[in-house]
Amino acid sequence: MRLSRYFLPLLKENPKEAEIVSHRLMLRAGMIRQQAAGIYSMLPLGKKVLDKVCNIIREEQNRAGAIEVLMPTVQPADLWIESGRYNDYGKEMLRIRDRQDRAMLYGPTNEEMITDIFRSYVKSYKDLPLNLYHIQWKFRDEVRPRFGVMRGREFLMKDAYSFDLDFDGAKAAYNRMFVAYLRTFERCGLKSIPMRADTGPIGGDLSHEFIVLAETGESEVFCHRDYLEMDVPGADVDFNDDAEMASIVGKWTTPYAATDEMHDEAEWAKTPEAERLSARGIEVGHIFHFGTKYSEPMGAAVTGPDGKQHNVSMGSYGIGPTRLIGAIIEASHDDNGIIWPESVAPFGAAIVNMKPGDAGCDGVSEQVYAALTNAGVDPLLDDTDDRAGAKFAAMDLIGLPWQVVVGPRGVGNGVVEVKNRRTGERQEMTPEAAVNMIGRGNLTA
RNA sequence: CAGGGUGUAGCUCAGCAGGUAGAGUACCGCACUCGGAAUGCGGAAGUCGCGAGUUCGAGUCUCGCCACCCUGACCA
Repeated sequence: MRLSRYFLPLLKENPKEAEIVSHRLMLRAGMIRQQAAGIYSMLPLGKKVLDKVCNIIREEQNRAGAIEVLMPTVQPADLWIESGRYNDYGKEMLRIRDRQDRAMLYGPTNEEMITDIFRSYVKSYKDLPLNLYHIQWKFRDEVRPRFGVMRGREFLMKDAYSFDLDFDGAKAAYNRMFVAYLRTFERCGLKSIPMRADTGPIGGDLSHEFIVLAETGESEVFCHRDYLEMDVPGADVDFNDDAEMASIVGKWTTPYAATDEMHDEAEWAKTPEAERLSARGIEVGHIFHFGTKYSEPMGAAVTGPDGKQHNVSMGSYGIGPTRLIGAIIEASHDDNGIIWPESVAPFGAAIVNMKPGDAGCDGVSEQVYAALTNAGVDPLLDDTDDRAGAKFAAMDLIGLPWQVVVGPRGVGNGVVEVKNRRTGERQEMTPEAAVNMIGRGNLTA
């Protein structure tokens, strides 16, 4: 992409409504535009990051055996009346009447609808386990939206729903999602820590929040330092191996970890003082087993091997991709702007042509641009005639992992300057070497 | 939802002894060809959130409404 033909509305000054870093930087980097309290448009740069995040989520859900569907944003109230939540949900639910005066709603979540889909088709235990997910916009009319996309009213959410014959099956399904989440957040460049979450009236221990550590986090968290060094399962992990899944989950749930709501001073005291880490965190995912809470009232049952009807045992697994973007920025930025992990960077590299119109600079810029494009890096070429300072500041702000600076000085000597956004390190090399280095993606950004 | 605050140019803000609106920046044009957001000159740009009221006259005072932000209780 050529910057001169792109749509990247950068803001030089901080919009006053934005308090926290991620909100400020997303506005300044031209990623989002607020349309109403808690409701945002995704501008091109934001959309690119969102797509990358969603693809990582999608790949890991698929790897773990979940199957993608897409349910609508607008739902009929009937299903919710059936589950009993139509009245319970309160003002957070955006209720709508259509032209026939039918009661509709903008979905805040999809348990009812997915249960309806399931019960309509699945009748046998042989079709289990089943895990269906979608990535769709949700609306919750929050009393107080804030922090930009971190706490919007309309937000994108990946929610998966598992269906199993019994608790053991549901637990295995839960474990698969648990491991998928570890991998997902790792791939987004985040250090996530699963923490026991409140299971409410359901009880049990099958509910975890995945928390990303960030100084600006919304909640206070307490955990063992060991989490910082734990290995995340590789891509070769076998999701069909229930024992292996259980063992990974076991490893990741043994050391102490809790948010302030679940914090237990007595348990915490058992962790040696030096091993304790108390910090702030951002919840980026939540997995939850809820058994027959919906399958029972809605009649989602299958015939078991015993020939009897069994209400399926369910769980739901959420990740907020829009919120995740905010969390990534909170966890990865400096005074000059965003520092994208390579996996979610909107463009793989910036090429800064210091002197558009100069035959030498134009030639080298185009050459590097073509080569990086061929290498699959998806570069952004700054071919505008802004002043140098403005160009550098803009590129630092949008935080692409690499900047290839093509200036008349270097071009005369047959070199370009490559800057690593994260480390700030700059080195001169030939254009070919630069393309090689970035194209191979062998430098950890 | 309770408490507090703010709405003036795209953005950040000034103007408040009531007299009909200003700066920086961004934008457009010309010159400048420039290595860290501050090159010069010129230009365009505002129903002063909306509606009433007081007044000869309201961005400025009064009342009502709306929007947005912050603090708290609640959530991916």
